[in-house]
Amino acid sequence: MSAEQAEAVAPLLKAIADPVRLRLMSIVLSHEGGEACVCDLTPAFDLSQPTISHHLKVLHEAGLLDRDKRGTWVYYRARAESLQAVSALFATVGAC
Amino acid sequence: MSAEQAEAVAPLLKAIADPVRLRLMSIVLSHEGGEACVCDLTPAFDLSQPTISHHLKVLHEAGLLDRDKRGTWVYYRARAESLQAVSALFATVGAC
DNA sequence: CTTACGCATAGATAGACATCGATATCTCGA
DNA sequence: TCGAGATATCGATGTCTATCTATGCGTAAG
Repeated sequence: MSAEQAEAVAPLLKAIADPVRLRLMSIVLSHEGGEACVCDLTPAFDLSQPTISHHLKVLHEAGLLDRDKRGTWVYYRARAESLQAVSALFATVGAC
Repeated sequence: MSAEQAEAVAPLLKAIADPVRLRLMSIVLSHEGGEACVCDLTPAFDLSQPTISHHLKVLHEAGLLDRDKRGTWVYYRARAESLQAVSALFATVGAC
Protein backbone atom coordinates (compact mmCIF):
# COMPACT_ATOMS: atom_id res chain seq x y z
CA MET A 1 0.00 0.00 0.00
CA SER A 2 1.38 3.36 -1.03
CA ALA A 3 1.69 6.33 1.27
CA GLU A 4 -0.86 8.14 -0.88
CA GLN A 5 -3.38 5.33 -0.55
CA ALA A 6 -2.88 5.30 3.20
CA GLU A 7 -3.40 9.05 3.41
CA ALA A 8 -6.58 8.70 1.38
CA VAL A 9 -8.19 5.87 3.34
CA ALA A 10 -7.14 6.88 6.84
CA PRO A 11 -9.67 9.75 7.10
CA LEU A 12 -12.50 7.35 6.25
CA LEU A 13 -11.39 4.95 8.95
CA LYS A 14 -10.90 7.77 11.40
CA ALA A 15 -14.47 8.88 10.82
CA ILE A 16 -15.92 5.51 11.77
CA ALA A 17 -13.34 4.74 14.46
CA ASP A 18 -15.71 5.97 17.16
CA PRO A 19 -18.41 3.97 18.92
CA VAL A 20 -21.02 6.67 18.43
CA ARG A 21 -20.33 7.15 14.73
CA LEU A 22 -20.13 3.41 14.20
CA ARG A 23 -23.61 3.02 15.64
CA LEU A 24 -24.86 6.04 13.69
CA MET A 25 -23.74 4.38 10.47
CA SER A 26 -25.27 1.11 11.58
CA ILE A 27 -28.62 2.68 12.38
CA VAL A 28 -28.75 4.60 9.12
CA LEU A 29 -27.84 1.48 7.12
CA SER A 30 -30.44 -0.71 8.80
CA HIS A 31 -33.15 1.94 8.89
CA GLU A 32 -36.22 1.71 6.73
CA GLY A 33 -35.46 3.03 3.27
CA GLY A 34 -31.74 3.16 4.05
CA GLU A 35 -32.09 6.62 5.49
CA ALA A 36 -32.82 8.20 8.83
CA CYS A 37 -33.46 11.71 10.09
CA VAL A 38 -31.67 13.17 13.09
CA CYS A 39 -34.82 12.72 15.14
CA ASP A 40 -34.47 8.97 14.61
CA LEU A 41 -30.84 8.98 15.67
CA THR A 42 -30.63 11.28 18.67
CA PRO A 43 -32.82 9.17 21.01
CA ALA A 44 -30.54 6.15 20.52
CA PHE A 45 -27.77 7.86 22.46
CA ASP A 46 -27.19 9.37 25.85
CA LEU A 47 -25.73 12.45 24.24
CA SER A 48 -26.93 15.96 23.55
CA GLN A 49 -28.40 16.88 20.19
CA PRO A 50 -25.46 19.14 19.27
CA THR A 51 -23.08 16.30 19.92
CA ILE A 52 -24.98 13.96 17.59
CA SER A 53 -25.11 16.73 15.02
CA HIS A 54 -21.36 17.09 15.31
CA HIS A 55 -20.77 13.37 14.73
CA LEU A 56 -23.08 13.41 11.72
CA LYS A 57 -21.11 16.31 10.33
CA VAL A 58 -17.88 14.36 10.70
CA LEU A 59 -19.37 11.40 8.83
CA HIS A 60 -20.79 13.68 6.18
CA GLU A 61 -17.52 15.51 5.62
CA ALA A 62 -15.68 12.19 5.37
CA GLY A 63 -18.03 11.29 2.53
CA LEU A 64 -19.68 8.44 4.38
CA LEU A 65 -23.12 10.01 4.73
CA ASP A 66 -25.18 12.08 2.34
CA ARG A 67 -27.45 14.82 3.66
CA ASP A 68 -30.88 15.62 2.37
CA LYS A 69 -32.96 18.32 3.97
CA ARG A 70 -36.66 17.81 3.40
CA GLY A 71 -38.77 20.39 5.15
CA THR A 72 -37.98 20.56 8.81
CA TRP A 73 -36.12 17.30 8.87
CA VAL A 74 -32.64 16.35 7.67
CA TYR A 75 -32.19 12.83 6.37
CA TYR A 76 -28.90 10.99 6.26
CA ARG A 77 -28.09 8.15 3.91
CA ALA A 78 -24.96 5.98 3.64
CA ARG A 79 -22.77 6.54 0.60
CA ALA A 80 -22.01 3.13 -0.86
CA GLU A 81 -18.83 4.10 -2.72
CA SER A 82 -17.06 5.20 0.42
CA LEU A 83 -17.98 2.05 2.29
CA GLN A 84 -16.68 -0.02 -0.59
CA ALA A 85 -13.40 1.88 -0.58
CA VAL A 86 -12.91 0.84 3.02
CA SER A 87 -14.02 -2.74 2.62
CA ALA A 88 -11.74 -3.14 -0.40
CA LEU A 89 -8.86 -2.64 2.01
CA PHE A 90 -9.67 -5.72 4.00
CA ALA A 91 -10.56 -7.77 0.98
CA THR A 92 -6.90 -7.67 -0.08
CA VAL A 93 -5.89 -9.04 3.31
CA GLY A 94 -7.91 -12.10 2.40
CA ALA A 95 -10.10 -11.83 5.43
CA CYS A 96 -13.27 -11.78 3.35
CA MET B 1 -25.17 -3.20 15.93
CA SER B 2 -25.27 -2.99 19.69
CA ALA B 3 -23.55 -0.33 21.74
CA GLU B 4 -21.32 -3.04 23.21
CA GLN B 5 -20.27 -4.24 19.77
CA ALA B 6 -19.48 -0.69 18.74
CA GLU B 7 -17.41 -0.11 21.86
CA ALA B 8 -15.52 -3.33 21.14
CA VAL B 9 -14.71 -2.70 17.49
CA ALA B 10 -14.03 1.02 17.63
CA PRO B 11 -10.61 0.65 19.30
CA LEU B 12 -9.49 -1.67 16.51
CA LEU B 13 -10.56 0.83 13.89
CA LYS B 14 -9.00 3.67 15.82
CA ALA B 15 -5.70 1.83 15.82
CA ILE B 16 -5.57 1.54 12.04
CA ALA B 17 -7.20 4.91 11.35
CA ASP B 18 -3.83 6.52 10.83
CA PRO B 19 -1.78 6.67 7.65
CA VAL B 20 1.40 5.55 9.38
CA ARG B 21 -0.19 2.61 11.16
CA LEU B 22 -2.07 1.62 8.04
CA ARG B 23 1.19 1.39 6.15
CA LEU B 24 2.88 -0.40 9.02
CA MET B 25 0.18 -3.08 8.90
CA SER B 26 0.50 -3.25 5.14
CA ILE B 27 4.27 -3.67 5.24
CA VAL B 28 4.12 -6.34 7.93
CA LEU B 29 1.44 -8.25 6.04
CA SER B 30 3.27 -8.18 2.73
CA HIS B 31 6.71 -8.80 4.20
CA GLU B 32 8.54 -12.05 3.71
CA GLY B 33 7.32 -14.63 6.18
CA GLY B 34 4.44 -12.37 7.26
CA GLU B 35 6.63 -10.68 9.81
CA ALA B 36 8.99 -7.73 9.97
CA CYS B 37 11.38 -6.32 12.53
CA VAL B 38 11.43 -2.66 13.49
CA CYS B 39 14.58 -2.20 11.46
CA ASP B 40 12.58 -3.15 8.35
CA LEU B 41 9.83 -0.68 9.16
CA THR B 42 11.56 2.47 10.33
CA PRO B 43 13.32 3.29 7.02
CA ALA B 44 9.97 3.35 5.20
CA PHE B 45 8.95 6.52 7.03
CA ASP B 46 10.21 10.01 7.55
CA LEU B 47 9.73 9.65 11.27
CA SER B 48 11.99 9.05 14.23
CA GLN B 49 12.52 5.55 15.56
CA PRO B 50 10.67 6.27 18.84
CA THR B 51 7.67 7.46 16.88
CA ILE B 52 7.53 4.23 14.88
CA SER B 53 7.97 2.32 18.12
CA HIS B 54 5.01 4.23 19.54
CA HIS B 55 2.78 3.38 16.58
CA LEU B 56 3.77 -0.27 16.81
CA LYS B 57 2.87 -0.24 20.47
CA VAL B 58 -0.57 1.15 19.65
CA LEU B 59 -1.15 -1.60 17.10
CA HIS B 60 0.16 -4.22 19.51
CA GLU B 61 -2.05 -3.06 22.38
CA ALA B 62 -5.06 -3.04 20.08
CA GLY B 63 -4.36 -6.72 19.41
CA LEU B 64 -3.55 -6.18 15.74
CA LEU B 65 0.14 -7.06 15.92
CA ASP B 66 1.98 -9.74 17.87
CA ARG B 67 5.49 -9.09 19.18
CA ASP B 68 8.33 -11.55 19.19
CA LYS B 69 11.76 -10.57 20.44
CA ARG B 70 14.49 -12.74 18.98
CA GLY B 71 17.92 -11.68 20.10
CA THR B 72 18.51 -8.03 19.35
CA TRP B 73 15.56 -7.71 17.02
CA VAL B 74 11.84 -7.46 17.66
CA TYR B 75 9.56 -8.97 15.05
CA TYR B 76 5.95 -7.96 14.49
CA ARG B 77 3.33 -10.18 12.91
CA ALA B 78 -0.30 -9.45 12.06
CA ARG B 79 -2.91 -11.15 14.18
CA ALA B 80 -5.46 -12.67 11.82
CA GLU B 81 -8.37 -12.85 14.27
CA SER B 82 -8.39 -9.12 14.87
CA LEU B 83 -8.31 -8.33 11.18
CA GLN B 84 -11.22 -10.68 10.61
CA ALA B 85 -13.21 -9.01 13.35
CA VAL B 86 -12.86 -5.73 11.49
CA SER B 87 -13.54 -7.10 8.04
CA ALA B 88 -16.63 -8.91 9.35
CA LEU B 89 -18.07 -5.46 9.98
CA PHE B 90 -18.02 -4.51 6.35
CA ALA B 91 -19.07 -7.91 5.15
CA THR B 92 -22.51 -7.32 6.70
CA VAL B 93 -22.84 -4.12 4.73
CA GLY B 94 -22.67 -6.28 1.66
CA ALA B 95 -19.69 -4.48 0.24
CA CYS B 96 -17.62 -7.64 0.04
C1' DC C 1 34.28 -5.83 30.32
C1' DT C 2 33.25 -2.53 27.28
C1' DT C 3 31.41 -0.72 23.29
C1' DA C 4 27.97 -0.48 19.71
C1' DC C 5 23.47 -1.39 18.22
C1' DG C 6 18.30 -2.23 18.27
C1' DC C 7 14.39 -1.04 20.48
C1' DA C 8 11.49 0.82 24.22
C1' DT C 9 10.27 4.27 27.65
C1' DA C 10 9.90 8.96 29.70
C1' DG C 11 8.84 13.68 29.56
C1' DA C 12 7.48 17.72 27.01
C1' DT C 13 4.80 20.30 23.65
C1' DA C 14 1.58 21.43 20.13
C1' DG C 15 -2.43 20.27 17.88
C1' DA C 16 -6.78 17.58 17.49
C1' DC C 17 -11.07 15.91 19.44
C1' DA C 18 -15.48 15.01 22.25
C1' DT C 19 -18.67 17.12 24.71
C1' DC C 20 -21.55 20.62 26.53
C1' DG C 21 -24.72 24.87 26.98
C1' DA C 22 -26.22 28.77 24.51
C1' DT C 23 -27.79 30.46 20.42
C1' DA C 24 -28.80 31.01 15.48
C1' DT C 25 -31.42 29.37 11.40
C1' DC C 26 -34.96 27.43 9.00
C1' DT C 27 -39.64 25.65 8.31
C1' DC C 28 -44.17 24.72 9.40
C1' DG C 29 -48.65 25.68 11.42
C1' DA C 30 -51.88 28.77 13.88
C1' DT D 1 -46.90 37.47 11.56
C1' DC D 2 -45.76 34.83 15.48
C1' DG D 3 -44.43 30.86 18.01
C1' DA D 4 -42.70 26.23 18.25
C1' DG D 5 -39.98 22.52 16.86
C1' DA D 6 -35.85 20.48 14.30
C1' DT D 7 -31.21 21.00 13.29
C1' DA D 8 -26.77 23.40 12.90
C1' DT D 9 -23.22 26.46 14.58
C1' DC D 10 -20.38 28.74 18.14
C1' DG D 11 -17.31 29.11 22.03
C1' DA D 12 -15.37 26.94 25.98
C1' DT D 13 -13.21 23.15 28.35
C1' DG D 14 -11.04 18.91 29.48
C1' DT D 15 -8.89 14.99 27.48
C1' DC D 16 -6.33 12.49 24.04
C1' DT D 17 -2.74 12.06 20.36
C1' DA D 18 1.47 12.53 17.48
C1' DT D 19 5.79 13.87 17.54
C1' DC D 20 10.20 15.11 19.22
C1' DT D 21 14.66 14.69 22.22
C1' DA D 22 16.91 12.34 25.76
C1' DT D 23 17.69 8.24 28.00
C1' DG D 24 17.39 3.39 29.61
C1' DC D 25 17.77 -1.57 28.80
C1' DG D 26 19.15 -5.81 26.77
C1' DT D 27 22.09 -8.29 23.51
C1' DA D 28 25.84 -9.27 20.53
C1' DA D 29 30.65 -8.46 19.19
C1' DG D 30 35.33 -7.36 20.09
